[in-house]
Amino acid sequence: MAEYNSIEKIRLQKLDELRAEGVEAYPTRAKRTHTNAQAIAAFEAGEASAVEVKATLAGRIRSMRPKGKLTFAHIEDGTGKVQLFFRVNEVGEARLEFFNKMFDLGDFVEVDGVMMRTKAGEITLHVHDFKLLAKSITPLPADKDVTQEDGTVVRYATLEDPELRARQRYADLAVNPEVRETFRKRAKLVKALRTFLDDHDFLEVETPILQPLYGGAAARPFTTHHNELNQDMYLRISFELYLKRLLVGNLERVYEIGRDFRNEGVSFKHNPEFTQLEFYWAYADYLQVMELTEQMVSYAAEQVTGSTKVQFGEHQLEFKPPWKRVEMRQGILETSGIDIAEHKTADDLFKVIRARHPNKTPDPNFTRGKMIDFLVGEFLEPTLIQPTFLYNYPRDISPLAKSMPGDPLTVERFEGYVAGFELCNAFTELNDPLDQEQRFLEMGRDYSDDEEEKNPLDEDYLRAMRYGMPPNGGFGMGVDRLAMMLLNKHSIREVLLFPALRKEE
RNA sequence: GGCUCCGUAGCUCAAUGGCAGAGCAGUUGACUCUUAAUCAAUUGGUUGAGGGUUCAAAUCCCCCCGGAGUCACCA
Repeated sequence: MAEYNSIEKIRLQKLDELRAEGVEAYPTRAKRTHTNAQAIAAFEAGEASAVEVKATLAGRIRSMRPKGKLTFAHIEDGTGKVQLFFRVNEVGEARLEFFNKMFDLGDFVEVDGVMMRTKAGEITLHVHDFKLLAKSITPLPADKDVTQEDGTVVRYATLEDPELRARQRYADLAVNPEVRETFRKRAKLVKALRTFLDDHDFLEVETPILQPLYGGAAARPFTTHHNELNQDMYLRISFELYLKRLLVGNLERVYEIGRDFRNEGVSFKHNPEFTQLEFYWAYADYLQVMELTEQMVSYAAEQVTGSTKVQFGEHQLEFKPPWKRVEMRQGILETSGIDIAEHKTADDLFKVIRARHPNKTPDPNFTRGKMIDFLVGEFLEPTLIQPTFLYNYPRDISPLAKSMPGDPLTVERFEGYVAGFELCNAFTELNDPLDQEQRFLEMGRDYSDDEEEKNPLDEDYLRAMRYGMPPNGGFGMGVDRLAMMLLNKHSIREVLLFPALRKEE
């Protein structure tokens, strides 16, 4: 049972009074002839020729200024705010008093009248009749917008607490219009990615979220149980193995945009469920994927922000192709002074890192690949601000990527980095079933004592590969992270409507 | 999970051991072009929960809950 505060108690009392007077507080239907934006546009269009614009508007009351026998108010709908002007001349004294007393900030109303311009110059609906559409019990966080003379809007005391904003996103959206704008732009981003891939003949598919076996990434899964089948199931950690099965089935270009689930830490760039985009492209290699990637991301940037140049914090990012390309060995050499090609075992690599950088030493138990990854993270990654492809990765941390011809320790893989953190990951996909089986077994050996990194052997996937898989390039990208970059948000929570939070007590 | 910081009225914030306050919102009244309307009066608190120290705790200590930052983790 809810406990009500003093404001809520008063509003519940008003609700009783309304019902006693026979007023329906939550009528079933509303009618409106214009959105707020349409009404303003219609008035502006007809203003010079003095065309009368009648309009029925609907929206939430955001401000009220009763002034004796006049009342000014603003309502807000999905398109913005419009001022309302009530006079006793039209609505009568009793109805005006009824409005002033019984209507509150946050209530939804339907208002009927004629568009006009006030003496102060604001386009306003001159109200002739009004009706309650939905009574608000809980007060929205108080806020006031003041438009300065130079046109800038100053916001006074609105909802700012990041916990409340995320937990009660409905209230955040209701009072912070820029938050609504963020999520409109996020939708534009996802749509742009779809349009781009559709236009490049990729087929959008949907693969299982609930899987008997997880794979395609190194992450701890969420586990659940199917009662009737009496078996444990996992929420997917990637789409990779299912999408590549489709290449075996002669679907040559496939993609999926959907949710991945990883049972790991939560941070400004990690949420336990996040939106992933993956595509697989038969007869292409990682270099072609690189070119498609820079085109796709720059297209998305342009659709969302209107430009390929995007401000992110203190950096202006330029997404226009071609992006900078850094070969991993070269990049590590330049930033750390270590040539990984001269150190072919994990032990060798550990010793040279310890000798050159005694303050930045990796775990001595790391594999060679993880040592290299450590060097990237410590030295190279922070330097990759402008969109950059880092390419040619160590084989042992890339069990699904194809080796470079003539270099068994290195695979044809790249990651896209922007603003110092990882945006996407792609490679020329391994399509040799025997090599793949060997890699799975090696992963099992290398990480046998590490529950989190164990890659379960997917026999069905190997069976699919044995039918024959065309050579192909594959790609994966965190859509939330791209949204952060394009929208200049520095926490993943700002681009998720309902980020993961602990249960409220 | 480690460390640091935060939690006070519906919202934004004061009060640092000595009577829990302000602005906005709310309530009552005045006001026929206001827009942070104005003016007058006024309501609202288990200071996140529990325990302790003290004559006295929002303030100091312990523990729990929630959050933020940071590190670890995250091919």
